[in-house]
Amino acid sequence: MAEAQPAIGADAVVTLRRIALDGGLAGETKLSCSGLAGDLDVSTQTASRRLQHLEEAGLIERETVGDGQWVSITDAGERTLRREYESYRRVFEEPEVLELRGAVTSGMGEGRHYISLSGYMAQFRDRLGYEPFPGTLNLDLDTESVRTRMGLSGFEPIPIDGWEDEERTYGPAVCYPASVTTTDGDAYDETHVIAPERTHHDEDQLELIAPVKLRDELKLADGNVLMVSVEESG
Amino acid sequence: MAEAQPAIGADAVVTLRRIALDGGLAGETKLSCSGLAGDLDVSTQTASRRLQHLEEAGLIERETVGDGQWVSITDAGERTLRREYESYRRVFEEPEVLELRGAVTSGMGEGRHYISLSGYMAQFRDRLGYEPFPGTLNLDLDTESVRTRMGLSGFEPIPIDGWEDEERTYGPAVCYPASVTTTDGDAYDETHVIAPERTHHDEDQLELIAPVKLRDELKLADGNVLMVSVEESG
DNA sequence: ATTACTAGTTTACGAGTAA
DNA sequence: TTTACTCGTAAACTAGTAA
Repeated sequence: MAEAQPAIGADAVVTLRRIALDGGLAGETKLSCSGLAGDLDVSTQTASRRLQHLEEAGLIERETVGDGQWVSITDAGERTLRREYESYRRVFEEPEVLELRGAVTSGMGEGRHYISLSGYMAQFRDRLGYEPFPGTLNLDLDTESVRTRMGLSGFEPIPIDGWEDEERTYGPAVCYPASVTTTDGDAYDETHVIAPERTHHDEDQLELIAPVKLRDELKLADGNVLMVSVEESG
Repeated sequence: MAEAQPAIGADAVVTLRRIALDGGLAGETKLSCSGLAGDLDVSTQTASRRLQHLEEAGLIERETVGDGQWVSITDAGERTLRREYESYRRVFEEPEVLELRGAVTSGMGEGRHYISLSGYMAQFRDRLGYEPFPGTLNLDLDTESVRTRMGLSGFEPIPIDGWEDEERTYGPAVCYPASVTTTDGDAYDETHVIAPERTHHDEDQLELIAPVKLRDELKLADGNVLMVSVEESG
């Protein structure tokens, strides 16, 4: 689940990248199997087969002509390449946005109680700009995201102060602006990650609040995978 | 020749990237074959074998312990990943440096004559800051670099004016600061790409000038591959 | 729980060739 | 010259098992 839906082999992606480097992203580019084969260091037969497979997978479109073929990369192909690129970016670059991935889970329903407390709700209205739906959407982060999440410590949080009433004290919390996207491409942008101020930041659970009930808004069921893009606030 | 020396398969690189995402670049990271297998969507046996191959190729170091193994990525492994990353950067990002690759060729020796003409030489001294060795180092660019080279049109060149004497006119030229690196890792930084001002910019030949004879300085022979990093001047 | 070996199967490959 | 087929081989995979 951590690796995005490949459905195609690594060799196919390498071939696709090669086409992109030859100009297949900008539009059609003229290729020959032998030239491609030379670049990829494989036989012309393999180059031919690779192109066929990419076409069958809907990652390229092409038109063969007498002395070669015109190849262009489809939107799906570009998305495939961009996923690869983002993956390497995560390896080498310090991100200004953190991309987390997790599966919707029922959580323990305790979020609803705390969110709706007036001591918190007033701060949400002031500092987040909306009154959140009285409940949190909980995600089970995958192992990579648990690690990525640690990068949150480098972000400037929106503080939510703790307070106390006659019976007990309520601890401070932090929020980070975020947007979420489903695997179907549906998105909701005005959400916040919320977490206790003092957390080990090694959690595999992520809690989200939003002005609407995300579970209904995005038609989510337990187990649905959600991408969460956490931005630097400010 | 266009694709860098892989020597390892695309699947191996994907596995290496997965280890990097799990923290194998920063230092040792704790892995298990089953966890890795889940991330890569392959069997645990394949994960085990992939790790063996990466170790044999010198791209990772590891120590197996009772409940898994500690894996770290070697310098060679990091270089491999960075090459992949740069490759995707070339696909998606507008580069501020152009990376060209070509093989040393004898050229036609006409460079020597023009370079040493006083009308040009004075401008080199003023605008490049040195008196170039009276000759050019000529490279045969590979097909990818021929395309990349077109990006030079987006760069601000150092202009070299044309002039005329009693016999004929000498055309204007443009220079771009560059540094060169051999496949052995030897480098020379104070060089310039030089080209006629009016060029089709679709050339497969690249001419370099430098204060020294690069062919001797870098112990170059015809056919040796040279990386040329062309920077935005200014 | 691990890692990794052996065995059997599937997949990918290059050579040769046709269109 | 191209692209892409068939065919025999080589490589990579999964399943089962041992340590």
